[in-house]
Amino acid sequence: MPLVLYNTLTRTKDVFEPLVPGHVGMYVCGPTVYDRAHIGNARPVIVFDVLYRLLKSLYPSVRYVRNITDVDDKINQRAKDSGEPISAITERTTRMFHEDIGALNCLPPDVEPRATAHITQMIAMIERLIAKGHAYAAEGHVLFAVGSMGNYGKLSGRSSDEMIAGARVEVAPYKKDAGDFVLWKPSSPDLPGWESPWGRGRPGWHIECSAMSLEHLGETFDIHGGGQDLVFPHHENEIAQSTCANGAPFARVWLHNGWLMVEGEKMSKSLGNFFTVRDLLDKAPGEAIRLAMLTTHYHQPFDWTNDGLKQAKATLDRLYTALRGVADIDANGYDEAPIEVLAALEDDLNTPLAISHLHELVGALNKATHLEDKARAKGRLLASGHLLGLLHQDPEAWFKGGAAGGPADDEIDALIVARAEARKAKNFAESDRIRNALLDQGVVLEDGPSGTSWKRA
RNA sequence: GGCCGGGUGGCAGAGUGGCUAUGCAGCGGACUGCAAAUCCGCGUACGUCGGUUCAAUUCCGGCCUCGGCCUCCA
Repeated sequence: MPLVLYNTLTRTKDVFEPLVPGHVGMYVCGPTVYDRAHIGNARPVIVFDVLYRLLKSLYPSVRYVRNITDVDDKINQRAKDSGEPISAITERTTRMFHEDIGALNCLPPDVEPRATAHITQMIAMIERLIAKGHAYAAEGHVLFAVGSMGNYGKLSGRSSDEMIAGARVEVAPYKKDAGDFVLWKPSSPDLPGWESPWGRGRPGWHIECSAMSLEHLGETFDIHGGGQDLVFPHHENEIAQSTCANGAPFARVWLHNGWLMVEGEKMSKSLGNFFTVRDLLDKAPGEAIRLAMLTTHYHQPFDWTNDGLKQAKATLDRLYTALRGVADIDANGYDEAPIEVLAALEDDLNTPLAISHLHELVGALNKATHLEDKARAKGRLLASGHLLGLLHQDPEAWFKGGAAGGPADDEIDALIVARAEARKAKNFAESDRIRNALLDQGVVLEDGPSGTSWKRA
């Protein structure tokens, strides 16, 4: 099965072929580090992590670049409000981002470039744009001239006329065209700035991704991803900058994940439905958050609900229950994901369909009676989970790690021994008393053929 | 206003021109001291009105409806 991806540029599902056989380059827009990642920030990170895992399983060499935007007016504003130095804010927020994303079992990218480390490359690119007549300096600013580019607006499917007609903000007087956007702008002494041919200033938003993708992936590369809201203006402008500066095609395939809603409404601070990843990690395992996100196709809007999170947790309980039962069975030699799981992911990253196959695989595992069948089913389930970034934990850790508090592990084990004696003596009143007492403390006992196991609810 | 994407069984959520996923919830059964877990069985749903077709939830058109974007929000 060939890998097929929905390309925003062509508006169709296209068969994916790397530019250089066997090598894939992918750039995904990363966070602006001024605050904790919220749940909406997590979606593209998780989605493209699954794509990264899939690509790694299909091609010998994958280079995944995800930037850190550490120069931005929101960061400046935050520093002004709090009095904290900018570098302290960006470093701390970057660290927290890594922690949160790590808890969602996302692999680190191969390269994580920071915007402030690529100012030289940005300035060089802006100079090339001016030299080629695609940009002009005005009042300390440098602007990209959209009129100089023939097919500006192709990605987002809009014409220059439409954009000018739709402009609802006051057009800065130094702009030749209402659609022109900033490549470089002047900085006052209290703001971050770098010396440039146009005076001390700082980059516009879009130029960093053009400069960093060029530096780490070259002029033309395979995949560029991000949230759907970035299609316009961010990605449109990246295309304009890069193709005009480099004189070469830019990203070949554009992927965009859909917006995130919360309980059917747009997430916003004013509605009180705004969550950070950290907030959720305090009440649910990262793996459940990850699974919940993957139950909807990446291209669709995703509705984050408490119920969905509970279901994801229940699904993982079911999967880990099966794995716990075969913990001592060696699945070596069965480390390939079944064809149907691979086929689902290769069809434009159909994670909901892949997850449905996970359910079928766990059913097969539960029904298997022969050792060989169990080993095969276990291996296939684990390999499938690995592609999705799931089922990486030890089942015991999944069940016993749970919420803090409650009785200690050895306390529980002692009570299980006492209960076993009561059951042996047919003293079921006592055995049920012990089980209910533990249940009240959030510990669930399950009697099986090989003894009693427990988990934290 | 312009552009774009949706409307699937109680819920979540894939998919397909005829064979109608998957999970949760529900019902019945097996197993169990009782539970839990697990297994077996049970649900013909695709916004609306037309069209094309031997056959449409799936293709085409109108309508209703929900959501997103339209200069820096992932």
